[in-house]
Amino acid sequence: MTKRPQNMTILDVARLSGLSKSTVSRVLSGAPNISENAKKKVAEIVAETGYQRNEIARSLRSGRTGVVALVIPDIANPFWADVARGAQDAAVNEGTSILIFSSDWDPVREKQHLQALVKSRVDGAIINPVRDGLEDIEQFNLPIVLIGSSASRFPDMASVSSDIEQGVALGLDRLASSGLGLPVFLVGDNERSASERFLQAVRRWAAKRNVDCSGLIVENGEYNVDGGRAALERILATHAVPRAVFAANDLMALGAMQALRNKGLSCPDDVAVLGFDGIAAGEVTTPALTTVAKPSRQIGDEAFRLLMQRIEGGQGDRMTLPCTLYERGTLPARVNEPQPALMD
Amino acid sequence: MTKRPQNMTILDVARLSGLSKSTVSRVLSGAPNISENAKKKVAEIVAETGYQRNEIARSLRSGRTGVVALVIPDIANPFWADVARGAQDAAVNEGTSILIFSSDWDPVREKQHLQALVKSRVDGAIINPVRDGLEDIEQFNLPIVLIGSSASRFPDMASVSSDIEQGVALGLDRLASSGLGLPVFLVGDNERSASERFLQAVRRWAAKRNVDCSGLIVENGEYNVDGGRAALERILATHAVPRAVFAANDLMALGAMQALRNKGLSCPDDVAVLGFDGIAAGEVTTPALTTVAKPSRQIGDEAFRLLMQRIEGGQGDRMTLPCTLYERGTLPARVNEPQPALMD
DNA sequence: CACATCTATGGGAAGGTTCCCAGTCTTTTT
DNA sequence: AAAAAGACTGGGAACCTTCCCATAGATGTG
Repeated sequence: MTKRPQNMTILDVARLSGLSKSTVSRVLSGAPNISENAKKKVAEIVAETGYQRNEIARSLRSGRTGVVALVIPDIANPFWADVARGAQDAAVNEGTSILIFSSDWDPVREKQHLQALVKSRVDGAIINPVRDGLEDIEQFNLPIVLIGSSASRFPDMASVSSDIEQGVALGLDRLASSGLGLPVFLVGDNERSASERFLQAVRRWAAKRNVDCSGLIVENGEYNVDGGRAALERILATHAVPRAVFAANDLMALGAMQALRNKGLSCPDDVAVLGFDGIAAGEVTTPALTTVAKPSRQIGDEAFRLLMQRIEGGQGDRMTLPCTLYERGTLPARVNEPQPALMD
Repeated sequence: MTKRPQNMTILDVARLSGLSKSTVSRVLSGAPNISENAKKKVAEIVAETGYQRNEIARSLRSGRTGVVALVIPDIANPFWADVARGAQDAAVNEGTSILIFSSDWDPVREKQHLQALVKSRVDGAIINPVRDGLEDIEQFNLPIVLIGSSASRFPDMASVSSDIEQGVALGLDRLASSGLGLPVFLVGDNERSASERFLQAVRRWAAKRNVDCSGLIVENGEYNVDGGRAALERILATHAVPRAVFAANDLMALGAMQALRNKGLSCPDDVAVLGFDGIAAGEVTTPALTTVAKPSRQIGDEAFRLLMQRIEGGQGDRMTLPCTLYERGTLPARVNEPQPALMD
């Protein structure tokens, strides 16, 4: 068991191996034009002494830290945890570490995080901006990849997002195939822009399908289970019982299911429920939640790759990933033929 | 809008303010014995130029990075995400950032992470060791706080864990109060030591209550929903239908509920199910999962505090946090008076 | 043979901060 | 009045690496 000497430096390795610090440094960072002998000698000493490069000194000189930041609204939200997991898995292969910041939907806190992140000199950042106007985001001259729906507000920046329009169409087509009309909609408070995009996609779908959507019923709520329950309860109190509910995220959809149960309404027989996210918790309810799934891990994974490209000086473009339908138990069976795919 | 000059250093601030770099440094780090004039002057220049200290250079000289690591099995597991959230919230107030590593229950990957973590010179680490024998953990002379059940294996290290014995007793007493006998047990594969501690707590409870536990039925499974379902299915295939199931974690409990539903057994009427963790997903099932909740956020929070103490040179002791019962719908009503609390 | 090119190495500087020590000036103590 | 203590400031060294430039020998080319 070699003990880890605290104050070993590259100079000690140089001395012990009879080489110069420059050569040792080159061996350690895999530079070309090194003799076999030097490589062997250094490897030997390193194995013997357990020397480890001081990453901080390295960063100071080279300007790179090997750390990237991930700024998301809430790590305790399963969707974001999945995104984080995807990024993490991609990062570990590159020897990069991930600094995670939860902004808790709080613009002030997000701002603090952004500053902390610049201060700690990360190599780049993957950000889901909660603030509707994060105008100064371009001011940080730092490689950044945006994730989530706000990406569209910054057309010049690299981004990875799920295809909301396609996902919404997928969900609405599925509802239509069960012979249900336009559902009522539950959307989150926290991301005004995300909600707008969602509803915009709904209107666009309606236009294409020649469905009248003038009387759209939309209720806002907090982006969690309780928020979804409360939102649907408000609808039930003021409107006729709808045939279907489409929530802009799974947590709210789960809340909607609770609201139905509390009212003694059966799902899917009385009211169908459709979610949007694809979180694991949707599998364990009774019935299990049918939902339009975003490719959460893949978003994290691709965002990380794109970020690495940008850090290495590449351009890094905009990426839109398709959603898929997790067909489970909260929708009645199909009665119609599925509509043929639309051409744009 | 002040632009962020790239190459401003403390020397520039010194020059512009007519002070020496030493004095500027002292002002910036809030050292004592500075004239009001110097403070004002520096504040002025900083405000004017938007100068930010280079944290890397700072770290190199001072040896502290303002970053701590959190090593957990899986960030996508809601329990661990909650722990992370607790630690994160505590950290943000101290101006500390958190580097999150998911080991994915893989000892090899954990080892990699531990090395990465030492290399990146974090100030300390909060670790839930997955390896049963992480013997060399003490070798890192780095402030460490252990979380989770393996803490007991390292009696000399600071740790925060939930009181498994108390939690198990809480659950078993609750089952007893519904007139149910000893349940069958579902435990996870991944953490052998955790499972052992859980079963040990069961036996200890049985001894105190004079309950015969010689014929304990225990099934192992993967630490997730599918694992729990499969484990209970194996029991159902080989034994009489039990009156109650006690899973060592919530995900497996949710799986158990699925297994029951698939068999056409009603919960809680035919079989009661009790979980252990207190994750949010347990609220949305039908019926909602009754469970012994660990104080997950608080664990993260206290672990972070303890770590800060240790980093500042303090001792940092061992902390055990009590579990609470989330009384929901998967247990039948109580029929007996609750047993009086035991004295140890 | 003279010259250019390539390979392998070494030494000094730089990166931006904090820490230590010394020094000045003012205030308190004996 | 002299000495000691305190308040405040400045300069050099240190932290540990990588980067740049110079050098020496080996190899190739006309």
